[in-house]
Amino acid sequence: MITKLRIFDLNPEQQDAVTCISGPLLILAGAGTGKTRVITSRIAYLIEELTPPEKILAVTFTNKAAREMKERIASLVPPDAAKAVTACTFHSLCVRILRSHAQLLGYKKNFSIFDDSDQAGLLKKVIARTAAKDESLDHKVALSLISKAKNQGWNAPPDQTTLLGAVYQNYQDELKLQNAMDFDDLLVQTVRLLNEFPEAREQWQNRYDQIMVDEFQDTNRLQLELVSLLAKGLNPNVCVVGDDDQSIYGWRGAEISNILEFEKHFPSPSIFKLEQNYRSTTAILDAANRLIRNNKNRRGKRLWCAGKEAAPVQVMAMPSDVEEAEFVVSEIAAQRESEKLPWEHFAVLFRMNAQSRLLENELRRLRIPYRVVGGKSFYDRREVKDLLAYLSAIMNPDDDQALLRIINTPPRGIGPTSVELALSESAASKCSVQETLSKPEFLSRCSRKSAPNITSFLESLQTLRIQVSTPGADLFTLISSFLDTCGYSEDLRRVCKTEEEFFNRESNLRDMLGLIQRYQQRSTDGLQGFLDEMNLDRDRQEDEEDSARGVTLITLHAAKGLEFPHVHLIGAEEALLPHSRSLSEGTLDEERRLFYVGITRAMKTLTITHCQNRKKYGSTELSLPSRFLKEIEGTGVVQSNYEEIMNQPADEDFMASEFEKFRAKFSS
DNA sequence: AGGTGAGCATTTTTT
DNA sequence: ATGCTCACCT
Repeated sequence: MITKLRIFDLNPEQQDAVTCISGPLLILAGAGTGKTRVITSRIAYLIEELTPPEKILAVTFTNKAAREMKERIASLVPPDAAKAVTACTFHSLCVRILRSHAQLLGYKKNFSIFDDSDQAGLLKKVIARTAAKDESLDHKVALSLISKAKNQGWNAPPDQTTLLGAVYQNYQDELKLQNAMDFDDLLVQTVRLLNEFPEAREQWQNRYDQIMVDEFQDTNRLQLELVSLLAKGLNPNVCVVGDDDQSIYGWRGAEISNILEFEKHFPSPSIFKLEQNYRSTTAILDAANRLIRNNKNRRGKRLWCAGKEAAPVQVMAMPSDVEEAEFVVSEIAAQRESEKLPWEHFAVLFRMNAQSRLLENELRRLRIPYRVVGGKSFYDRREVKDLLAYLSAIMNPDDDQALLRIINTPPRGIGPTSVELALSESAASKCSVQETLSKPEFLSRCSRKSAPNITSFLESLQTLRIQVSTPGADLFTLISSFLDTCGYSEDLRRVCKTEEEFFNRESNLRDMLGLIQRYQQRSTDGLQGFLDEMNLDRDRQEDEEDSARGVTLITLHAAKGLEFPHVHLIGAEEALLPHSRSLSEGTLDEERRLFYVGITRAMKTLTITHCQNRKKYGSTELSLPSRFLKEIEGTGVVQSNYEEIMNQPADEDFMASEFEKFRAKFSS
């Protein structure tokens, strides 16, 4: 009954989408049209229409989206029903599937998951081993090629005679030897499992009656295939939600054709368009509509909103990037002062991370709080990685990468000579490094000095392994005392240059242990479960904290899905937006969509700036206004020039006078 | 084992 | 301008 009331709140198109519950369904949800609301309402509706909640699967891309979805479902349906719904990311869905059937693929079910740096480390090693003297291969290039190949669905290298092919093959073999998968493997192997093993496929097809996919325009080939494999019958209940106009991840494998040609993959679907926007003003939406209609391949949508009185979109020409930063920051300061707004209402959007620098300087100068979204992650910090490596080496003795990371951290007299020997022996005997190290024949072969060190190192790992595996063990205490006794904490202090650095790193470790403790309280999956979550959900902390307050500085990509009352979009110049690289790569449409995403983030006001001069890689270069600025021209968009405004008498233009005041106020 | 300097590239990012 | 990698040096 609760749901019936909620459905009454939806607009007619939303209602149509929510109540269409059988057969393939494509919901084209424009920016700010209440997409999440439709998805969650639909889940509530399904439950009300007697779909068992455990038969509902909702897949997202990010953990954040999955979490938000769970929360919103919980607010619509009874707690036990909400809990029974599966709302997770593609990758965590794959981990679930793989943990249940890994043996079929020749992996043990406690396989470990390699993150980017594990992957890079292994690949470097493999390249060094595989390449002949006169050959070389950049590991980053290899990484992206291998990833691309995997996402094309190639299980094995197409051509092993090339260096890349050989590296791919060896890399894959080595992963398997280490009982590990990289992020791409999670998808590749799941698809392989479901393709090759009918009983596994049937089991998982029967697991869900209703499948929903969020941000469908971002799915790649494999993700589409996974959805197809999980879909049951000829007329499967697959509901995908997305917006072709917001497809901005083509460069990392997203196939916009998945949504453009949805009918090809799921015949005769119901299709609904959500075009009523609840976020922005008419001026902003008109600009966005004018821009995006220049793209050829699209479903076609026109955003509109129930007439709100609208401030025009400002397009401002700036002499250089320095003034741009000054102007943007002082305008934000002025606006928040005159309208008494919190800093959180403001965001500055840009194409490249490097552009945040000048803004940060300016914000710091004026003591304005800000946060930069997408900096270095907590989990990239060395001490955090070390701790995770210790835990992984304990839980998965086959994880060579983890073991190698911590084998001599802190220094315990196991040098590169011993490691090298262990590596070659383990490769020869096809067993893990940890196992190799424990073999008497190995110990007798390595140096007299390191042998006892190795033995005692393995023993200490073994002791901790037994301790943490004891049901009800207090992981927090066990692990922190382990770090002390093995000398890690001491080493950390030694390595740090300043007391402050040590304090930071140590508190990172404490935070990490705190996470373990909290995990233990809410889950029964033990340390293995914790490691899975860490590997798949590295940003949990930052999301949870969300305490960072202030003006948001964010890239256009990272801004997708967010909204801010007042947005400044900076650097709307040729070669930057569209990026020069995209011109040579022929991805102008995607740049246009990126601009579109930026525009549609704004709720009340939007100011777009472009500079004549911009400092790039050291030297100043002349820039032209972005071609997209021509495309948004029309009613509700006003162009102005910073220098002209500044030269006008104060009463001529309200903006200019206000701006001057605040400029004077803040620069004194 | 660890530190230093030359050389080099430099869009966007999740899991 | 800057930061990162790799090679070479102490």
